[in-house]
Amino acid sequence: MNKHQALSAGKAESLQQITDAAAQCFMAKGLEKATIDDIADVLGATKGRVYHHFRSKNAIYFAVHRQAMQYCFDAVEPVLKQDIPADEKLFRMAVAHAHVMMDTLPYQRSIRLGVDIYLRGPTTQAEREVLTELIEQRNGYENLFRDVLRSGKAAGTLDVPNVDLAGRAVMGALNGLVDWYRIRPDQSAADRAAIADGLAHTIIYGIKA
Amino acid sequence: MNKHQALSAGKAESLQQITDAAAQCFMAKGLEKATIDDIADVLGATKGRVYHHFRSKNAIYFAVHRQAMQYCFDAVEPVLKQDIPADEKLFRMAVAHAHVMMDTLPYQRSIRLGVDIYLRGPTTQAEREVLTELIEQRNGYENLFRDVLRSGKAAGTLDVPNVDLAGRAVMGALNGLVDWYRIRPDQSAADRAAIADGLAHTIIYGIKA
DNA sequence: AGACCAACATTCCCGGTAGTATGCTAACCT
DNA sequence: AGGTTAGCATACTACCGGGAATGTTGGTCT
Repeated sequence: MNKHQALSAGKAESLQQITDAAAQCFMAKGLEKATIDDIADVLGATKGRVYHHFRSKNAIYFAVHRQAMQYCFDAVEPVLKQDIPADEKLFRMAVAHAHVMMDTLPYQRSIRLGVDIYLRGPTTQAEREVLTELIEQRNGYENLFRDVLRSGKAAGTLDVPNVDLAGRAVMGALNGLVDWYRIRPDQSAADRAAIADGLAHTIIYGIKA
Repeated sequence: MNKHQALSAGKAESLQQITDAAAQCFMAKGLEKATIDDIADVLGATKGRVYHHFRSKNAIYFAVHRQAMQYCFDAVEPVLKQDIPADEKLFRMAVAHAHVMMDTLPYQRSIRLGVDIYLRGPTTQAEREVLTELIEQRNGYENLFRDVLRSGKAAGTLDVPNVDLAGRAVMGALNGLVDWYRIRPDQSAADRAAIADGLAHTIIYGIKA
């Protein structure tokens, strides 16, 4: 057993509390307007705690980004391993992705706020490397969808003239969730399932009668 | 003829130059990281010129936002007036919207950067009112699409169980353009047309074989 | 031709924020 | 038991950007 972790939460847990709070603040105020003090306030703590665990504000954002991607992978990869036709697989992946968007909303919104902003800023060399790592991670994730599109095209179950473009459309429709979805106390798991299924259906089958 | 406008560009033109530069900076650096000096630099001028025309940075953003919405309305409304079936109308509206996204990219990207950020900030009462006006403008625009979805549903040419959800999916797939589309010097009008048509086709007809 | 004003440029100030340096305390080790 | 260190809090600094005050210039009107 490590130090200081009998009563006081443990290191990994404390870290996640910080990223949770950060994701919340980023969603509420945007990347720049959210201050370290804001994050600390949510925790009922001060900057000291935050800077004890993270070198810089960018480092916090990177941690949030990485965690957000991890949530996505964890949700979609089980579907990938299923031995089902590509069209059905894509449908289930879309549903799973939509659920993750809603379940981890603060994290997923945070993703959209940064990325390209940090391409220009006076980021250090180390930060730039981490950033490219995050971009590659995201490309890898979207490639999971493109691969399924390709195999469905090859099998003849999917009609995809342009895989890249179709992939963009699919991801766009799904990721758009974080722009308009709002967490409401009166909504049930069934409501979220209806949203996820409805979105996936619209994407796969279109809206033409 | 007004003053000072024989050789030196004219007021309206000077205004548009500023919003153009602002949209460029917002796209490149984000809303907060883009400074007034950045905007002035793009113009080859100084803050004086900018602050002569705009009260605050927010005012600039509002002007950019309004102009961006205007571009959208101008592109889509002609299609709305056409006397064609709802499914075909929606297709053409989607194509028109996609073209506007690409043609006025800096403006459209700027839209995504702000909105909710300014919901919390220490904006004045006047600014808050302008903001709600912009939001209503955007809702009105998206309602154009929802209306067509509804009439297509009524006519039986569109299969839309949930109009709101389908509208979200359509707008999400189209607006996603501003996240991944990059202006390249070697791309022709035909390339952009292929993107617009391909996106619209995917949305209306889906990807199921 | 001289007053006048729009359209800028220059200069300065002040609030706010990322980051740092240091202080404090309670757990663990030996 | 006292030294050590993790895990914070407190106090402080340096800097940067928004916005305002003020200066400058060139065209216009009478």
